[in-house]
Amino acid sequence: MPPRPDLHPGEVETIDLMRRMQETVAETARFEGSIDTPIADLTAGGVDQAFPHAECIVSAAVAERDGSVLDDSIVTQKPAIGYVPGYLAFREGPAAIAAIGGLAPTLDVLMVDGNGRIHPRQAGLATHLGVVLDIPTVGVAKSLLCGRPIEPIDDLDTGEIVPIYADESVDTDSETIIGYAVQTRQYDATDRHINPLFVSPGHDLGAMAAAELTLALSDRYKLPSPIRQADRLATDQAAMQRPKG
DNA sequence: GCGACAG
DNA sequence: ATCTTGTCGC
Repeated sequence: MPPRPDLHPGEVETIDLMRRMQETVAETARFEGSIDTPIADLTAGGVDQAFPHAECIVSAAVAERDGSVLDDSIVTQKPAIGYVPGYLAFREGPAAIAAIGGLAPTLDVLMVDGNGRIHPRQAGLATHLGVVLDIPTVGVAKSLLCGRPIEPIDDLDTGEIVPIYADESVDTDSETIIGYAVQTRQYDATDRHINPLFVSPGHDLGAMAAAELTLALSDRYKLPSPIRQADRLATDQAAMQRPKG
């Protein structure tokens, strides 16, 4: 399907209009399929945001291939709205789209810091970006916004995944697997634990493909490399733009 | 009304 | 997200 500039998250006036746009985004999104390109040949993007202060948002995007950065892009904008749970795309989306637009390579897939299908209307930031840009996207969140793990996720081993089912707060059938808790890294035998990531399909791929890709792109760190690189760029840039140090 | 709530 | 010290593990 084609890109949908008409669903760009910028300049949407009210929460009610945002909610309606998300419903269209969810209807347009495709939560199935997989990435066929071998991991070594895959051009994977990552995008993340940081905030020097309340009136400024920094978005960084990177393109990676087989572990090395091909290109990066950083933009600074003013957020259109404050943080509202469930409407992150309207706060961080415009800056993210601008940053991704600054990348020269064509992305085979984009890893996003936030949810995809794990969202009340199945239209998280990753889904919104995927539909607007028409590229496969994966949502990677550090905490669970909605849905329910089918079993405890307290101390999973590296590589383990646990299905996340829709709950009453999600606009789909309760038996639908909307994502996975993914343990990309774990301490061996100790009293210390690392929490899993909450991975969901953004667009043009299924939940299992999203989880497998996240594991494949995560080596020695908790976050998949493209997101980790983007996070580092955004955080550093925000620190430089911040008053004081 | 109260608590929950991606970043 | 950002504000912050120490602490644990590899």
